[in-house]
Amino acid sequence: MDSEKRISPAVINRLPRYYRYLGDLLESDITRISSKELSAKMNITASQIRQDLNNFGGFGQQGYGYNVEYLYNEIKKILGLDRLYNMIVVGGGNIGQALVNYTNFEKRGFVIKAVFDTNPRLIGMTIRGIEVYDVDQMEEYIKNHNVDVAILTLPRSKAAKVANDLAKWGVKGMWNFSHVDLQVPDDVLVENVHLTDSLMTLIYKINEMYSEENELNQLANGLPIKPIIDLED
Amino acid sequence: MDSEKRISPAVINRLPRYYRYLGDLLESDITRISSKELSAKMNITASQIRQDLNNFGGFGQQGYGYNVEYLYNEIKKILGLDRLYNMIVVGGGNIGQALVNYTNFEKRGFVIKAVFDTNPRLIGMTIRGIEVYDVDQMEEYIKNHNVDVAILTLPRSKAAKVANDLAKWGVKGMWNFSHVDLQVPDDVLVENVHLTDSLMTLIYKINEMYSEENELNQLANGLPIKPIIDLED
DNA sequence: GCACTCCTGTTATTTTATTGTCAACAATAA
DNA sequence: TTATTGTTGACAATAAAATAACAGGAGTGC
Repeated sequence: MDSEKRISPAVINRLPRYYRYLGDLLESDITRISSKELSAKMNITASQIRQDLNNFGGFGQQGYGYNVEYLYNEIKKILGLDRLYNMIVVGGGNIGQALVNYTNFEKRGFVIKAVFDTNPRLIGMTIRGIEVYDVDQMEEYIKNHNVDVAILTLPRSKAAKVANDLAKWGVKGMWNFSHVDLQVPDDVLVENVHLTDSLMTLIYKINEMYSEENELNQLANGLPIKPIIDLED
Repeated sequence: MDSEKRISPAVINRLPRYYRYLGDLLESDITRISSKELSAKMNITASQIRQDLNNFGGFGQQGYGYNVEYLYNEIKKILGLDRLYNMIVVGGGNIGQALVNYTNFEKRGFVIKAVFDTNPRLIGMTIRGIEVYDVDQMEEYIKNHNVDVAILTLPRSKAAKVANDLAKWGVKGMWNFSHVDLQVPDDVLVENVHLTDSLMTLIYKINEMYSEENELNQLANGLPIKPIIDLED
């Protein structure tokens, strides 16, 4: 008896955005909001807002709308943001350091406890008070501390092995900034932040919008030309 | 006569991933690959691969598959990666600096030309040889240089105004790391990297997977309880 | 060169996601 | 009170995306 119907990934990905907008409303001392008003602010349909929220329960009231503070706190609970999470950074390079220095995570309950690297010049240093350890100490650290999430900010070449080790040692969440898709057991969750991919997508869209000339050429030349493939194998 | 049928966003978002995998194959000296083989590597269906690629033209050959180098270069062209792009970083804080120091972008043709900040201690310095200017100089800089993309790594509070200015001065692409959704004209493209949202999504998924206890509680308590709303307004 | 297999491009089907509609009921105004 | 308006939650209708099916050209082995 699988209790609850599965929530679609599309909805889950929108949740943090609802949470953000509700937080903004709360700061503006707005106590209630209708799906229609929110839809105008967020540029999505009111219908979708109601349907998204109804996946988790009926948080609104007919004729009233949604109470901002109540809904904010409900989404907070849904996202699991009502407790602290311990994180470690694996890879103390540029991005790893930047994330350690980015104090906003801590405000949300995401606490970076340690950094691991192989570079002897980094090991033993502290970044914003957080110590950098040798990766060789990682297994012991994880076994003695509760690590909820590992932030992977290391080179492509090393990411796969590290992810594998982390999974073996019991880390259940990986926030992956390495430019590879990690292969981990089913019970380990990976969220990718592929910066280069994101930038390429932007570039594609820019070119798509500003390419009337090219389109004319393409029309003139007719349909795409079949590839001439070098059959040497 | 709007020449070509629009490509769905889902497909566009997958393109960089295809590009990455083909690049890997190329490095491994693999000259040909079938949609079936690629589907096994990428964990998507062969059918989807064929359909995705066919949005842009028939790159394969029956009985042969796809020529890796040819397809790689075609996707490179589709993504517009066959030329250089000039970028500026607006906001020289942690993340801004990390992105400037991340040399991999340059290898792909994304060149950071300048950094802008308001902090007097940063202005005049160079990061990896790239100068940090006062934001007051930004308008002039943009008018005298070709800036394809602005990377926004500044606080929430300042992002909206800066994005507005950039759009006014003719920047057509914004890679937005600020934790707000920017409101820009239709001809300006924005790609968001909302790190906190991404992390929250990961946390949700971890909790979803590891919450059998909670599910039992929820079953015991029956359906969600209607909100008690404070009607004071 | 012929039979047989491989594998694409394309069309059909299924699944998932989004949007539109409306009955029911709360809030508000008369 | 009573009428009118606003708004949800449920569900129906579309639209979009993913998957499957398949016809037929190209490669392969004999």
